This record gives sequence, C-alpha cells and structure tokens, in this order.
Amino acid sequence: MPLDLALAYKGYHLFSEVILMKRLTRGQLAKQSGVNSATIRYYEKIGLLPEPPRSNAGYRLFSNKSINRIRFIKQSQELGFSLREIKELLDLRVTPEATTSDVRQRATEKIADIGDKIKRLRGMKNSLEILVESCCNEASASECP
Amino acid sequence: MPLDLALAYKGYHLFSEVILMKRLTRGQLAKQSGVNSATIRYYEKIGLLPEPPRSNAGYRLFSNKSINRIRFIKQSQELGFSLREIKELLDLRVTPEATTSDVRQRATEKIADIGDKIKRLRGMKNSLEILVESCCNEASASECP
DNA sequence: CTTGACTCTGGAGTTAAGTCCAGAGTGTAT
DNA sequence: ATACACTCTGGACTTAACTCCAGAGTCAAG
Repeated sequence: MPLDLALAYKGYHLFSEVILMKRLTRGQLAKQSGVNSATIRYYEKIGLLPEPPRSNAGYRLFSNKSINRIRFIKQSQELGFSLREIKELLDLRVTPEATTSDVRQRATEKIADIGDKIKRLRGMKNSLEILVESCCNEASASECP
Repeated sequence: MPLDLALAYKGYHLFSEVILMKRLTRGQLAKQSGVNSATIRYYEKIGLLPEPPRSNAGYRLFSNKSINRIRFIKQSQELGFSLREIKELLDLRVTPEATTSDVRQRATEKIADIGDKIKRLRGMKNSLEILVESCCNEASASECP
C-alpha cells in the first residue's frame, strides 16, 4: 500500500498539531461497513456521502467516520426510511448555525414520526405475541392492526 | 349498482342462516384503503391478496376485510418490511393446523425482529431528542447510531 | 340508447436503490 | 517485468413495487 493511501495529515484544532489518520479506499470502506463498493459511489452521487479527498492517482480516501455513516444509513433503511429521508436526518446535524430553530422544528417532526413507528411496531409485536400465546384455539381472527 | 355487486350471500356458521354482505369493487376498495386500484391487482398477482370472488361480468368482489388487510400491508411497509416479509407475517395467521409449532417458531422470530427495530428506533429518537435539547452548542458531534 | 365512469386483460413504463461492465490506470508481490 | 488485485469513469442492467395503457366489455343515469 502506498504512503498516500495509508496515511494522511490533518491540521488539528488549536495547535497545528499533526496527527496520523487512517484513510480507507472504497473497497476497504465497503468491506468494513458491509455494503457493495459500487453502493458507495452511488451514495456519493446522490449526496448521501460527502465527496472524499483523493489520492494523487484519484483514489477516494475515506475517513473512518464514513463507516458509521454508512452503517447508520443501512440501519435506517431497515427501519423504513428512504434514502431521501435519511439524507434529511443526516443533514439535521450539519446545518448552518443560522437556521437553528428550523432544525429544531424538523428534528421535532422526525421525533414524532419515529414515535409513531415505534407505536405501530409495538402493536404488531403485541398481536404476534397474542398469536403465539393462544396458538391452538382457532386463532386466525383476521386483524393485526 | 347491480344487485350482484351490492350484495352477496354467505352461509353462516351453525344454521345456514343467510346474511347480507357489502361487497366492494376494486375501485371502491382502492379508495377506502388508500391505494391505487392497480396496486390491488398487483397484490393479488403476487399472492398478497387472495383471489376474490367475481360478479357475473367478471368484476372482483372484495369483502371489507380486504380494507384492513391492505392497510396492514401499507403500515408494515412504512415500518420497513418488504412485501415478501409482509406475506410471511400474514400467512402466519392462516396456517394449516398441523404446523402449529412451526408457526409459533416463525412468529417468535418475527417478534424478535420487531423488538430489534423498536430498540433501534428508540436509539434514533433519543439521539434526535438530544440534538433538539442541546441545539445551540456546537452539537454536530458526528454520531447517531 | 347513448354517454361517461367504471372494470377487465396482458403487457409496457416508471422510480428508487442499487449492481455490473468495459476499458484504462495504479499498486504490490514474485 | 509481469501477474494479480484493486481503482477510476460513464453508462447499461437489475429488482421490487408499483403505475399506466389500449382495446374491449359493463353499468346507472338522463
């Protein structure tokens, strides 16, 4: 592995301290976050991943924060959010200072949405638990909602 | 509306009592359950809705139970289940007597899955609540998971 | 007895979310 | 120095889940 893939310098906080930082190629990131490496390009294209810096040869160099970001995306998808919605969720955190109250607004909406989902999932879980408990009687009642 | 669309006879339980039953056309069902009427045909095709009886002219005649079934499907989709998974969930209820313990098994798995989703949603909700509460400090920490 | 709204069918088109491909360049191990 | 694995790009392909279309039949209303 060439130097510029393995390492990168980053100016750090107060002092211009120089620290070592592991950078990942697309394939490495893919493996670590459990997605196809083409998916990463796709996410970049639709703005779900920020454009990463490149090596001299043009290879993408991801920070390990990207691993968490992708995992978050995947988890959220399993919870029924579309990529568009996930983008909105992620953008809540990286917002320009000015619109603080707007963020607060949107976040509060999301919280309500999520609360709703939780409620409905609990309902389903309940129904299934009842199904399991009283399985032998002619329990095919017809509702779940 | 012709008679055979509006009414249907149904042998009932112990006595061969004859009762009145409202039947719905595809369009009516679509409207009442909030989906496109083509979607209903699609669901029928993939086995998510049972084939309904037909009028003399070949029109589908749905019972109002179908309304709940479709609503359930839509809700489950919003909770991140694929149509395939939803079919599995629905099939849990209408299962041949013999495989009771198998159903119990599968239902228990589903319950665990759902419990998992709930947990993750609670995590997200929590993170967002924290975001909302401490919005003014440089709160763009970088995690959500 | 015709008009307008609905239904039927098989099949084609669409959207979101990937996934794959070819042809060219890069990196490392033998 | 060459084989092998990886990366780059733009673009084509795939899958799930719809959604629409054409051409033909059906229905209640005027």
